Amino acid sequence: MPAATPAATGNFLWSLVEGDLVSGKHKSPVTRFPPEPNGYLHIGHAKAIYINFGIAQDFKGRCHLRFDDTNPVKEEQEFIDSIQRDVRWLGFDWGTHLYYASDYFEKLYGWAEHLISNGHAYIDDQTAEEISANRGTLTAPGKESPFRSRSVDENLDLFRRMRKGEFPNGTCVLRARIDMASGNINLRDPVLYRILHAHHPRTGDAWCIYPNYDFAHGQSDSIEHVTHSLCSLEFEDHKPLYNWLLDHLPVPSRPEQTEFARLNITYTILSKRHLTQFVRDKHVRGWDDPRMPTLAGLRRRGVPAPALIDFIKRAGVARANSVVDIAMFDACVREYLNKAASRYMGVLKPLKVVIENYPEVQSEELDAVNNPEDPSAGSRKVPFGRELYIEQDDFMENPPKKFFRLSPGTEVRLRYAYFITCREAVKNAAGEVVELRCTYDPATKGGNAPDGRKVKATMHWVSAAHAVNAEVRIYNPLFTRPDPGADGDPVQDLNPASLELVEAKLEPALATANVGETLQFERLGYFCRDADPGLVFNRTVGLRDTYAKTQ
RNA sequence: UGGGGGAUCGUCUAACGGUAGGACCGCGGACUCUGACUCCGCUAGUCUAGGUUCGAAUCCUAGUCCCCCAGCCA
Repeated sequence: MPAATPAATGNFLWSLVEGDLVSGKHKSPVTRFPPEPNGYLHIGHAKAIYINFGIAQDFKGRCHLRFDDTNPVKEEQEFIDSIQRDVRWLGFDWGTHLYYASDYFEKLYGWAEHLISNGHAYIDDQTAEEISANRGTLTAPGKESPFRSRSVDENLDLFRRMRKGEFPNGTCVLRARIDMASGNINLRDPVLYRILHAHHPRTGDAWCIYPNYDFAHGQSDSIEHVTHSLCSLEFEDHKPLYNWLLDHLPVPSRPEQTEFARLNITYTILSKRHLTQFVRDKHVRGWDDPRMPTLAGLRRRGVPAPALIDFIKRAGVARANSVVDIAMFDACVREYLNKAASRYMGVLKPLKVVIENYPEVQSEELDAVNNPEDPSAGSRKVPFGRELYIEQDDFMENPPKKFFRLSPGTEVRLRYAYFITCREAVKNAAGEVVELRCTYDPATKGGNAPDGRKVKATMHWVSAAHAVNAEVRIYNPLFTRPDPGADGDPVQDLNPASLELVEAKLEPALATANVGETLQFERLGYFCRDADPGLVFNRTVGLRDTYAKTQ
């Protein structure tokens, strides 16, 4: 009996593991996260990571990080490195349990000979096209290979010569001898080994034959004594083969595969093939482009790992295919950041304001609260002067009924500063408002009127003389529709306005912001300093804006 | 009339024969030196048709719709 099992989380995988512990089937769970190092991890992987590492954590077991590196033509060291970085960033730790399927190549090779020796596998000389043609269709059975009944000795000899490198790519393959008429196509004599004269990131040129997924995965699980092999739904049809191999090999343990639905999100593509394409064809600026759903991209955008995990939890784990609204993700990010992020003021679309009754040469420093949600965050000084910038959207010459902000003759509060009243809007030749002439009430210093009068709006601002310039990158959804690719190629659904660059004016404290720390620009959203040279901020997510919605 | 899965508010998800609940979205309202946050309220669901049962989202039968599989990818 396990000492203590955590409260049920309400999803079937946790219940499954808990049940196996309670029944005594296992003493503690062993799971694994098994990415192929052929790309960067994305938010879909975060779900698999959360499930596998989360179960290990909650039930006091362990989770292995295992690279499923059985296809050298697609895999690179860069991806091996980035995957480890990203899993750590999410807050998980595999301890000493870092493994590679390639660690088991010798063992797997031996098991392949074992299968051959028992008549359960054979070398097929058919071409890839012939194998495909003879596999049959979804409704028609396949045809047995003419090489299917070779002798054990001949098969063994051929397999050893495959390993020695006597044959070029594609000459022949090792196949399991199962059932060419099976309704499950994975059981129609699946290919187990293929010839690949390719350099492997870890084993180099030691091998020229490589096991495929099916021949590597279950056995690797068994070698590592994995108890629960949790994978996504599309592997469901592989389970009979997974079990067949465990049945026919002298494996050290008996792992059990269970499948869950992978994560889908509106306005998002989570197919490695397409993500690779976006990077390769420069539709984005790299794997860590903040518009990408990669963990590297989300991190660079300023999304905190705990918010990401929270989202994964809220989206839930089930066996039904679903598409989660990206709004739920945004909500998780905002909820976390509202508590955690320090507040600053920055103006994205500056409109000059001159306080006519404020002395030309004067300036002063005003106290501003760093985080109203967190008193321990303290306060800072913000410089104020005669010339300021406010947001263009905060002024309207002819305001509609519910517009609370600045317009000719109205009074508003500049946050932490003074009440100001707009006296005049100065226009250029084109008739555009380029400057506001205002007056301030010195008695309202700090933001409150001694006479108790109220204003309907409080606006952010920066002092023109003290402002620092910054490039702010505003990210919009990468796609124009919630189901990109539904009509074919997702490239045609790419949002041409997914990146907006603005030259912003920021309060001076922001000049020394830390790269990677997400901050709030009051009334605008959350922003994170980029590592690019100069002062560059990425918008993580905007604040909710119920006023904009009424427009 | 190949095999394997799945259907619960608009979207995710809970319920394990006993009051269909939560979150997100949306819509109201209160509060507010962020039109943010917070708080309160509202809207809204068991794929269909039968059956078993005192009682069905849950069990049975028959349908319907959706997803996955025909790589020497994973």
